[in-house]
Amino acid sequence: MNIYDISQKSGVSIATVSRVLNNSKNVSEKTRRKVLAVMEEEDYQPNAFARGLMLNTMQTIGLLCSDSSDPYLGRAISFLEQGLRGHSYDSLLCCTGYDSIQKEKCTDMLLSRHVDALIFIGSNFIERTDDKNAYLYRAASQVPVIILNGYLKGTNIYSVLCDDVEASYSAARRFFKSGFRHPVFLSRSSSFSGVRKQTGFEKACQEAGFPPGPDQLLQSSGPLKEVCDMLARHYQTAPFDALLATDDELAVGALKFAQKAGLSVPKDLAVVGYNNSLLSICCEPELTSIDNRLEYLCSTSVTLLMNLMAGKKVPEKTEISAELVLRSTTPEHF
Amino acid sequence: MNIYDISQKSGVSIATVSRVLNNSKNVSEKTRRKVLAVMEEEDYQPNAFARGLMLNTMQTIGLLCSDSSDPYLGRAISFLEQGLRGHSYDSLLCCTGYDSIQKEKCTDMLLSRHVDALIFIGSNFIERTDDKNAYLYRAASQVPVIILNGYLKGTNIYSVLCDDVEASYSAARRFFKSGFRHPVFLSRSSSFSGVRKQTGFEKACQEAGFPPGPDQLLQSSGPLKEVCDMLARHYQTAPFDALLATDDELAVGALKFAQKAGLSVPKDLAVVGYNNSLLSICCEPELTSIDNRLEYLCSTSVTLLMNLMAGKKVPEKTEISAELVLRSTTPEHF
DNA sequence: TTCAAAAATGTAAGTGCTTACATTTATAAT
DNA sequence: ATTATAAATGTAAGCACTTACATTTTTGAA
Repeated sequence: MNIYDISQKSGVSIATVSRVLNNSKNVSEKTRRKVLAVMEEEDYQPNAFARGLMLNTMQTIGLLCSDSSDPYLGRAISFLEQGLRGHSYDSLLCCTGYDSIQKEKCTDMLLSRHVDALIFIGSNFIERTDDKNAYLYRAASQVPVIILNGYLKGTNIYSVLCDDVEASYSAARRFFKSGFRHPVFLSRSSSFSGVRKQTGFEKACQEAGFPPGPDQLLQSSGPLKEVCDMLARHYQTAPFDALLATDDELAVGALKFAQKAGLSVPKDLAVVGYNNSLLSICCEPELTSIDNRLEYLCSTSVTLLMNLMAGKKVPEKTEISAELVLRSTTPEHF
Repeated sequence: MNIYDISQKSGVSIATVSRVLNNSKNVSEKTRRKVLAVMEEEDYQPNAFARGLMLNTMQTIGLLCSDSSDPYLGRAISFLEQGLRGHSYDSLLCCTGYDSIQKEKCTDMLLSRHVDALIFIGSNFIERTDDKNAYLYRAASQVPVIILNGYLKGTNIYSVLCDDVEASYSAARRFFKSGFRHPVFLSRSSSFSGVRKQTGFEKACQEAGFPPGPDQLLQSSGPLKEVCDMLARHYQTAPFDALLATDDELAVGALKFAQKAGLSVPKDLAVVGYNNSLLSICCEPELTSIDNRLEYLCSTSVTLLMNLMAGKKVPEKTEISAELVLRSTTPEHF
């Protein structure tokens, strides 16, 4: 069943059918109704390929994330996908993994499908060396590019991110205000957002007169047990009394460590997580966590993209402030 | 840059270029290399639309899930997406939400894009009344349909699911073997897989001589706190000593309840969760959980789909056995 | 060397749609 | 009634590919 069949059955030319399909105004109300009726009757669906071939668009946005099994990214996908559909855009998803070759391949795949724009979800699409980001620049030369939680300078690249520097800074400051003197920063690896979080942490330490050395900047990306063990080893040589983690899972690792070491939380060890995920209310004690307002981040991205594609001018960088959600791993009046 | 340009630059006809593009065998090695070289040089990407128009396929599988922010579904998406890409299929994702109209709309959208097959992720795509499943039958009349974690009889519908009946049965039996006499079953709502899990649970109770009444079959779909409160209320009137939950989050709710009620886990209350998710090792004590081997479920689905599309005969229903992962919420020798 | 069969290549007709341009029909001002 | 103008419709040429069929070239046995 194609446009020609419809035109036959409704006794008009295919051009008129096409016009009805595209809500063109040069169609009389009478014929429009007639054609629409035939379409309804025949359960006609226009061929998306033929359409895309002419219009060079298929109302599709390419979504890239490293791994949707990361709950944070899974949530982002859901928010974005629903938001886009609200504007009648569909989304083509790629879980690239963490390999930079795959990131590039997926980008090319999406571009070869003529997506109308690309949204890179997560800071780990930004590599530290700028030449490795060539694929992002290349993509941006073809379609608008949005980076969620990462900032990259470049034409046609737009960033929507959480003010992680400020959020970490503020959390670390509270440590000092509450009397903790030996806070540590625990991150997974130095990703773009990891670095920003660290910057805020360091700034607060500096201001409080405790400039952080390497002993205060810990890393572990392994499973929970490994995080736990690493902290235990570290605690032997350089004890700490507060910990800011770059995600809730790491923070839970710290909680596990505290329990094994017999430390009382938050008295002996205050812990602040990041993302305010489901984990933060499932662990024991419940975790104080920085909420970077993912849903708002996503809806902002969608709005920005729509404006962008409508030809409006939009800011290159949109920063959103986070929110600290207090629970039981920080003192009463934190 | 199109196929015509390439044919010009390499001094052959567009048919030959197309043959190279499609790995047709009737091309001499010499010309193939020449054409490939030109393509490389010009950074040529074939137009996916034109291709789809002719071939009526775009090497794309439609993926539907109710919500990728559910970690379980997020993981499934990731596994499937990667698996499919391994066979050079891309995936078009729809997070439908839980509304049945949206499920249908998304299905139609994917079909109008001529996806080569559909994978419905999760049992909640199967409604209890069969007429509400019409959209699934309709989809199956156009492309192969795979349902993950759900079974629906119908031509061109293939199911890949975990043997939840057996898994729940086995877990509940262990309760009795370990001396628990008042187990309860906690589920979110009576979804397809929820019902199966319940069936297994009931069977074990029956066999042990404790046929379960409504007091043993609890439901709560709200947030953690609500689950916790519901259990507390229930415990007043009908105390229980073991609990099987249909997912880890619910199980964590039970743990929270136990803690508040001063019950010792697993002595006073044994708890078994489902999905063996990250939660199960983050909570305290760590959760014994049924692992339904999602990764295997997904890879099986992908293989099945590839065989199916290659014209091979595949079973209508593939059942995979689950695995109980023992941790600290069940007795030593469970 | 010849010639039939096989392999390589080319020609041209689709695929289902959009749209510039041409043509017909309706509208309304003279 | 007669036009000029606007609105509605139709015609046909793309869009970037694939592929059946036709043609040319290569291969190797007689």
